[in-house]
Amino acid sequence: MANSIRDVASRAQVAVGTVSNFLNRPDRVAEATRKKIESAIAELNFVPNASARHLRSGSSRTIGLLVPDITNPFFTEVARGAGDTASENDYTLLLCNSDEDPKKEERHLKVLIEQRICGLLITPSFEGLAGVAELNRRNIPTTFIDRKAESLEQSSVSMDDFYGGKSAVKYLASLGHTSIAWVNGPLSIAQCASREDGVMDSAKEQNVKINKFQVNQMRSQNGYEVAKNILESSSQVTAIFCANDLVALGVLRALLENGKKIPTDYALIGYDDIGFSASASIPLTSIAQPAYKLGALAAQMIINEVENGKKFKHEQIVFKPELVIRASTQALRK
Amino acid sequence: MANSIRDVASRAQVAVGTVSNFLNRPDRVAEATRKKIESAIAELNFVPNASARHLRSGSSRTIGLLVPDITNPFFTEVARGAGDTASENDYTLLLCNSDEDPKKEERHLKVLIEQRICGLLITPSFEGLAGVAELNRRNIPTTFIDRKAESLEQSSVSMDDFYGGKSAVKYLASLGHTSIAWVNGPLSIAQCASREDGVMDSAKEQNVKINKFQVNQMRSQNGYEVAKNILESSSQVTAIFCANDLVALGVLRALLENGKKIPTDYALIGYDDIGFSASASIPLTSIAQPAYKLGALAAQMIINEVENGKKFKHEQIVFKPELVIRASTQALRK
DNA sequence: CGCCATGATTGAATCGTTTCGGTTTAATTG
DNA sequence: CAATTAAACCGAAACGATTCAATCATGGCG
Repeated sequence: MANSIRDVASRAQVAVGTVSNFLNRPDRVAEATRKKIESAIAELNFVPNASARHLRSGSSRTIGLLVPDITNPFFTEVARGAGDTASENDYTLLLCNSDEDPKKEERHLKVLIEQRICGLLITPSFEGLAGVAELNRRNIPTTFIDRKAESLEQSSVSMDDFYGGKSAVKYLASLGHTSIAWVNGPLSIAQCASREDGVMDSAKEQNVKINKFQVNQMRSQNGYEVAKNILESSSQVTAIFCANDLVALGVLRALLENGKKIPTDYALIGYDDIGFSASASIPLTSIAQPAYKLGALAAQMIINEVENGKKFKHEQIVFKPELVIRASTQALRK
Repeated sequence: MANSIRDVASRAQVAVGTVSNFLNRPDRVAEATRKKIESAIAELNFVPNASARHLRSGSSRTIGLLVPDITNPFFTEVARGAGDTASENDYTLLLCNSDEDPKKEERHLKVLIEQRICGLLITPSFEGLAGVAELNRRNIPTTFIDRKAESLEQSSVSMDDFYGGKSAVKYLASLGHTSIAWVNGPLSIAQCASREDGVMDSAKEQNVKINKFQVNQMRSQNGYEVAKNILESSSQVTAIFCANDLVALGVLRALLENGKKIPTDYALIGYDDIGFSASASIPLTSIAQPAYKLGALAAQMIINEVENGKKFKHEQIVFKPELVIRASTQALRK
């Protein structure tokens, strides 16, 4: 049932080496033999064994993708982009989800090394750098996604979070808002920290007041809970900017439950522009990040690096996020 | 850099076979040699090569999971469940997303065969059965997810869609609704067909009237669009039941935009109970499906089948979905 | 017609493991 | 103390592909 290249060779009456050539450098085999081999393969239903291939050739054509939370639509899109690109280039994508658990991350990294992946795509968490060092020691090319590499020896595809934070506040200011609630995640997450820097920078420029709120995890439920604090806070906030859409959706629900009107009572902005934001009960204004493109480009870059070896030039690509205006924001009525 | 079992052996002063035993049947090697090997492995930073392992042993410890739409939170959860279970049992999960495109599905199946997966988890689409037949011919165990296997030679883990459709209508009837809009996806999808059967069956029992609506794809946008038809239809529908949550969320948005109140003007029920439903602006009543469990159990079953070979008994497991009541439904006010 | 260059084909060696029959060592027994 | 047995260990062969030096055909050219 499991046919080998040898079976094909003997059926087509050629040497195994020729079959291998047919598979890998078809131009080197003559038309006639090509035909013979083709039909032998078809008759035997032969499919090459990737493991044997990899073992002998030394290159695995498998790239690993390690994400912290596959449940977050942002990463789902990243994975889709990376998967499609890998597939188009005849690479296999091995998707691992660490659920933000360092133990799981460790285990996945081990598996990826066992599989001898030729490259790794990873969104490093704060603690996740130990495992990456291990990969480095083994000379496995690694590309960061959504986090800028600090070394020039390392590629990354990330977003300009400072710019994103800044442009949201700038936009709100242009609508006339002067007191804004800023709901951020843990500052230990690089993205959160940068967005906050952008927020504060713009606040100074535009002369608006920022009320900071914190959330431990960036999920909907956390937004729902923190909304109470915003409502109870004495300040007369007129706009709310959340560090991601999940949190914003949670805030939105809490506000509506409390009889608030969006965007009249509060303007609301999220971040990521996940699919659900456009179809929320009140479509959410958001800072869009091209997640699919991030994944696709990162995959393309790691493939280039794998294939071009030493002469590959590492790049740190930074995209600018884009403000997408929807129904959850409008000019402040005096 | 890439150390082999041979390097370990020579450094620990033992034979390669002994190192292999250490790796696979540690009980067979004496305490003293075990220690030597352990430290050799640590010093060399040795990690076994999965490809070589697989090639020689013949069994790959890789299971494939082919889903039609990884963007749908239902499948994301399935994948998470399957991935965790695989991981716990030292299997590797190869996740493939076909985006409901037969071409992509075909290509993924090819890759999975090249990888010589030891088992496949799949949610077969209407057309996707050709590829599965190919897997069968190669004696690769296959387990269906969210679709009952028609053959007793095949395992499956699925949901009782008839029951789900039925219980939603029954519940709405108990609230006093007698005219219900039923928004279904394509009947060519088995799940949709069964749910509709359940709906109609219950309608007859409870003596309520069903207005059928159709949607081509089961995404939020489609729900948003079909809502207009519901509003324009002459009948005095008081409740709306959608074949999945994404569609229901789209309907919800359209209704709110048109000034309708939920649940007073319309009661609304979805299906799947994805995470976003609980945190929608108006939390959605839904028919919950244990997606994570589905994936986890399917993975466990295929692992059992792989490991127990012939003496494995195929099972068709069917879960009953569960009604989860939230704010989007309430008793009809006369 | 012989010589060469070129292109096509061959097949043995190899990748890093597991497997398994054979050998060594140590302990037990009569 | 020789014989027996069991536990550890050894190491060559094999898994299915790729590689590459060597060989074979073919045709062009002087």
